[in-house]
Amino acid sequence: MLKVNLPDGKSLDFSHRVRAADVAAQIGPRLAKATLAAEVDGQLVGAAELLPAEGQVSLRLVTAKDPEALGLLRHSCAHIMARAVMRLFKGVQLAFGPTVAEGFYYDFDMEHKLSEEDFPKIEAEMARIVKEDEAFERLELGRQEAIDFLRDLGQSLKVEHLQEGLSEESTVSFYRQGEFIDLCRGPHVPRAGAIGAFKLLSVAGAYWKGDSSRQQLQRLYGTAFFTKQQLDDHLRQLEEAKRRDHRVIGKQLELFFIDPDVGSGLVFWLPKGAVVRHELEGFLYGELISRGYQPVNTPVIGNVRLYQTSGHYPYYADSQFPPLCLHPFAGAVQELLLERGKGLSDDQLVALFEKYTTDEVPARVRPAIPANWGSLSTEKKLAEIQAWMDEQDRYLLRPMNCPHHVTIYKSKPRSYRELPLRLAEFGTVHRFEQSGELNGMTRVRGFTQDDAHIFCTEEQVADEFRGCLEMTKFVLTKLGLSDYRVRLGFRDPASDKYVGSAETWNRAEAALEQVCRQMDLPDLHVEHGEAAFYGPKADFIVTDCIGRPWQLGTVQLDYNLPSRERFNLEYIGADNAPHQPVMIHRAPFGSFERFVGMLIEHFAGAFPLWLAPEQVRVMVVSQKVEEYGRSVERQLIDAGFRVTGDYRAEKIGAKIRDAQLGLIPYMFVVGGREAEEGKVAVRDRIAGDLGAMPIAEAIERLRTEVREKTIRSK
RNA sequence: GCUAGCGUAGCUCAAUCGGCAGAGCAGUUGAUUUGUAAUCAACAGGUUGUGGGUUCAAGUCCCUCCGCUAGCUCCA
Repeated sequence: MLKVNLPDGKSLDFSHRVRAADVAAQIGPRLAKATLAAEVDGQLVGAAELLPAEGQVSLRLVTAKDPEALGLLRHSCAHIMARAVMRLFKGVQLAFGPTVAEGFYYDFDMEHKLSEEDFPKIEAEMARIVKEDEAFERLELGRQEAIDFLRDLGQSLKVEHLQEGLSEESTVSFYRQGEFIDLCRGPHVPRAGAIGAFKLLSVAGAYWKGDSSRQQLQRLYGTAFFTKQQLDDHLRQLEEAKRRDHRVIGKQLELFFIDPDVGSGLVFWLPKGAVVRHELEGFLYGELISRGYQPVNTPVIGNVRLYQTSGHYPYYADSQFPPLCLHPFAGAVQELLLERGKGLSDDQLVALFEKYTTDEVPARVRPAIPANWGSLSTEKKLAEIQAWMDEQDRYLLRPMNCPHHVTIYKSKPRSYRELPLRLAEFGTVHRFEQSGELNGMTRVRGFTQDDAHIFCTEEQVADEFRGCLEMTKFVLTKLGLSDYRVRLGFRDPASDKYVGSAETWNRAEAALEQVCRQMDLPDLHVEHGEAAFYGPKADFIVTDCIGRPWQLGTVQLDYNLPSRERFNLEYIGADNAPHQPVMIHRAPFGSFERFVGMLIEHFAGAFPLWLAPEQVRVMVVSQKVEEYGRSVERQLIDAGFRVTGDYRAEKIGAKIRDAQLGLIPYMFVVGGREAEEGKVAVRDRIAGDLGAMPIAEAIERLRTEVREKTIRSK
């Protein structure tokens, strides 16, 4: 006897073994048809799975209307795609085929190199499978049984996964559909026919189990929906995202460019892009001052020793531009030391170094070695090489601003009366990002952070941290980015990449979490393994107007850099004894490059008036009124607007079209009538013709809009 | 860095099977003097990313390097 409690409070009793589908059938035939799965005591199970024989369960039927449904559908579609691929190609090894936010993928190991040309073929095969509408059938096997079974099928990746990843499980489930059978947790939709519309999107490489030291598989991406309409909407959304691509708009509107001859990932801000950046800088600068920050400027390179002290070098050696070396051989020796152990043996390293010490090398640049060099062991020689290296002057393009701000802190004794000390700098940093990571302005090798470091006492941490979060909230909201979530990044206790004691980490994480909880931040949640290597952080993940997430601002707590092992920072407390301050790193925008890249896409290039590179275009109806047009332009310039005049011998329609396409917020059209009355005909880019008004009135209208940083969108 | 795809005029793109590198927009010049999203005409614009190879002949086929795109890995 099983008692099934339904969400509406009713319950049904069954004396025989039933499945969710039977429960649905009991309620009504239409519901039975619509039922895809069920949530039983919080667990999602397939509609065809047997429920327990005894006791009671709470059960909610899942239909296409429920949020889980799309995931089920896509997971099933991934199976169907894999089935199609296996039908069309030989020797396909299955890896994983999960759902992702916008669809699903399946990883394959196979001889044939998949390309987009294969998509129509695969899609046709998938359509055939969907049309056949076969059921997904679940079966369970004991672990060893399953391993033997998969071995017989020749699915060695699945065997490996079962042995490595699922070694805890005593039984595992499979899903069968026709000739296709796959190790899978499930559940699935009951039948293939539930899939209303699907499309393959792209193919790319992906490492087996996400490990870059393992083999690379082929990952086929697709998406699926219940209806064709939903799929079309989704594809339209993708088109919209493409239309907003900041790389395309940035080129069209001449905001920025990247010249491969200068270097990939190095951004040139063109005049129009620079305006946007400078306006943002001015906005932030004002906020910094009113919030008690002190702007500073520091060098963009620094001695490597500084970054050795901070711990950034050589921890991030692979993602930094190699240091500039004053000694002609230092760069080469440095490379050798970095290659050590990575295919370069110690003996080889020593042999290569010794080439620099022979008589053939001019004495002036010959590295000094001890007289007894020949009698030294490899180990001793290596120590000597390292010692020689440490003596060399090497300068790193700074990958971070903090060591320089720390240097300012250390430049004189500090008293508790000076704290909190808030040092701010729009600091340019360089990081050697992997070539495959570079992307327009959003992932670059040189960028400027809206950075600041706060040095404070332990007691001030909570207030300062809150102040940082508030400032970030404020500036994002002012830009119309009010849809965001906050991610608390804590350390992954299993990893050894973090510096500092567990005790320090616990203290920092607890302090951070407490402040965030008090602040009522939207969608706050903790993610382990997302911390910086020196401390926990709060990241702002902003959703733009078409729903895409962007990781932007960050506030990070740091008990490490001030520590004895690092920079050994101190201040003299009220008790006349030295104490260690705490550091907070924070950047509300993150970097100007990334932030402006995001803004371009968010606004689709149509910036609000205060940010628009060109705010007003004055255009004359005929060249006969050019003189009046120029006087209007002059008045606008004098009023502080960014304005250009269009005095070409073109028709007014053509001038308007050019300004509309240039996304210029306002057009002031002047002809004979306006010239006579001292007016301008104001045309709003969004609303169109607003009619003629006195120049002073038009200027006041725009001034208000700039002052209030009004955001109007279309 | 890895896998795959792609590099043709400032931009967007065309060029059949390997057979004379082309169009629109932008630009320049001239005409036109215009009232709310494109006036007309002429001109100019190229070492087809780089270096090599195959061929009577290469934008097209092969190799190298560089860059870009998607994804993976990374992200202080």
